[in-house]
Amino acid sequence: MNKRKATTLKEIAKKLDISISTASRALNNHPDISDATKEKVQQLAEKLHYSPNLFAQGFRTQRSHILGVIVPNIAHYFTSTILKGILKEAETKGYKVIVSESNNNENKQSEMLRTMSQFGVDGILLALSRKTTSVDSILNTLDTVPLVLFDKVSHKIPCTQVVVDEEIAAFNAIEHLINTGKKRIAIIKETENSFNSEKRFAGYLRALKEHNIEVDKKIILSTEDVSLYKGRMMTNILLSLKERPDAIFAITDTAAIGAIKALHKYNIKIPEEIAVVGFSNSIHATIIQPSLTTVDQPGEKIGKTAVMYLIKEIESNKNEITTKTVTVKTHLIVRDSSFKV
Amino acid sequence: MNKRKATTLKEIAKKLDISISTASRALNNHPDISDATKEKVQQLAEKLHYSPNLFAQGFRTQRSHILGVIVPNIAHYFTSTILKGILKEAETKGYKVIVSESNNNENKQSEMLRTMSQFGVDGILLALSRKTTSVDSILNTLDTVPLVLFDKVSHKIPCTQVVVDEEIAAFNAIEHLINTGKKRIAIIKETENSFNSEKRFAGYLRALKEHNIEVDKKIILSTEDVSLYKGRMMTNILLSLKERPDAIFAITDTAAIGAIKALHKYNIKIPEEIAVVGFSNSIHATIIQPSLTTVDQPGEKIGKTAVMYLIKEIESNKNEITTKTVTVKTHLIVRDSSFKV
DNA sequence: AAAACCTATTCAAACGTTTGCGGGAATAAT
DNA sequence: ATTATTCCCGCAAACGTTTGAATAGGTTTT
Repeated sequence: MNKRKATTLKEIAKKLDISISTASRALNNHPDISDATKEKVQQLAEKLHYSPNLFAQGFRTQRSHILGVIVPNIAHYFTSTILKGILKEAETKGYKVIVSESNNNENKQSEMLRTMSQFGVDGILLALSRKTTSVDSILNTLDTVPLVLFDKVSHKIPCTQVVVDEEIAAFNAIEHLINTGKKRIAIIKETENSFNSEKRFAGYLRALKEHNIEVDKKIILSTEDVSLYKGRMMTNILLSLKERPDAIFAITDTAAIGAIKALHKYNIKIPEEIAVVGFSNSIHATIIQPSLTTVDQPGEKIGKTAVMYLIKEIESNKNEITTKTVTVKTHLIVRDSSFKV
Repeated sequence: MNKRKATTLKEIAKKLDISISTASRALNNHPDISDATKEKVQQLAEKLHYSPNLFAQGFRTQRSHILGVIVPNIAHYFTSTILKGILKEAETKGYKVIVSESNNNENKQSEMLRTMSQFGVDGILLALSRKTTSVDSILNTLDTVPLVLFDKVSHKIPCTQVVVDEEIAAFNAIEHLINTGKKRIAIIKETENSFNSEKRFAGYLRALKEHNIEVDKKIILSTEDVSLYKGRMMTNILLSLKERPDAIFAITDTAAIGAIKALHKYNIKIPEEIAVVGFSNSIHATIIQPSLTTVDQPGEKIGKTAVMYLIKEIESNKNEITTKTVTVKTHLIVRDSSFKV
């Protein structure tokens, strides 16, 4: 690599026998510059493949045109879908995106927030790591650089948050089960302080209430991590009950798939005996047999809107923190695990 | 956000009544500086949460400590696994990573290479977009900035490349099938100029040859995109043959799953009647029934080694292009679709 | 004809860091 | 005592860009 040095403003200025400042202003379309010289400069710049030295520019303006993204796990399908949306929108708005994984480690998350802000990103997009207990570091970076939360959020942090209509989604899912004649609907959820899980649980409760179905705590199961394995274990528990449920709503697709596997083992007919509904519309949903009814979350849209709000906040350089929750709509995808045609 | 300005070298220097340059050198552990002052400076820097202005630094040194990554599709599981490795290794080496998606669009890929190099990344990691025909733009950026290819590579580009032992992996997969008694092994592969597919095909051929099995072109099927749908279609074709195969090797897990679905439809016993082997060890492999025998590609390791080589190239600022192919080992994971215990 | 006002341009400073060079003080060699 | 050497440190330039202020020339207003 011969690192042929890039053309600079100075060279352009010299060739056209004008000052560096006019060259700069001409390229930035400054009103003070005559159309004639603007034309000249822009043409020469084009010809010499001029592109501003991003460091000099960023150094001068303190704007990097870089967005930082921190997610718990990049290999999670839904997350990568969001990332897709983020990348796309950022690109069209002229921003680059640097991404980091917190691996659900709160300390690492704090560390990353710090290094990103001192790195000079213009804004940060953050999906909270599981069990983020101390929001101090986040509040800290919040008064250094604009930040918007998405997917995994917390109302303890005053900033704009982009989420999915978890409660309504869960409500619709449960109502769908009720409409297919199910009356005893179990739920596999996360333990307490998962924002998403609690919202979905609320939707579950509301649906039961509106349809006058009494809640039975025996079929409300909680677990630390809603994995495939835990999905199996939980349904094993459900199957051991005297009164088995006739449907299972798992807070997560992987848990739902675990449930299906457990039901398979006991040769229980899905959905006739027990229906299963998941949440996320993961890629597995159509792989598993029977195909899984689940809630589709528009990942790309989430990413896109998160970027939109972040950039809006960046470019209106008001120093006030806007705290606003944007909700993106989901929709239920009915497949064989809950209703066969 | 009050944008409380960061502490600068000047402030540290003033407080300690030394010059800016000594402060700088003290922090960079320059031999000219006495241990005493180094100590002083570093302590104060720590106390004031000093962190160098990355722009000024990058501006001065023309080093950004940013790596650029371009992949066809970030939501592809294997890709995101590689990314994981990249992020991890880059972080430990003190680099940030900006990522872009080419969406398998060659023009976009070129565009991204250009903007990344003019953006000032220190190096680029690239997984070629499908059907990259013109390598000109790549050769162009290659003499501006160090570049290493991974996963989707091309020998037309003189640079270090990190790949998987595709040929051996395929060979082992086929040999495994032969060892289980299969004699008529079909392959579902990609059409021509996919580097990966051709390598795997070569392994297939070699395995047959070494075991004195004649190749039958009727059971060698090619397709443009090895999707689930195409996997189904191809196996439908295979099932319509007078002489059906007794095993199917699909170049890709998704196609293998398509094959399994097709076999299910015709109630063909897997693996007794027809065995199936895939490639990639996607997350689906254990979801599908029967679980899929497949080749595990160590994504994280690929990402990690790619970063290692790239950084090595960056930091030894020899201006020569090193062209070297690093091969990462895979291993076959035998599951129910090829061999039941 | 002087004053006021545009218009198009240039000057020069500034952003924070790194680094070649020079120099003073202390120590060692002659 | 003089010279050479070593050890620390400061000076000042430089990187490329943006931008407030100044300026020159030209036009309009009084």
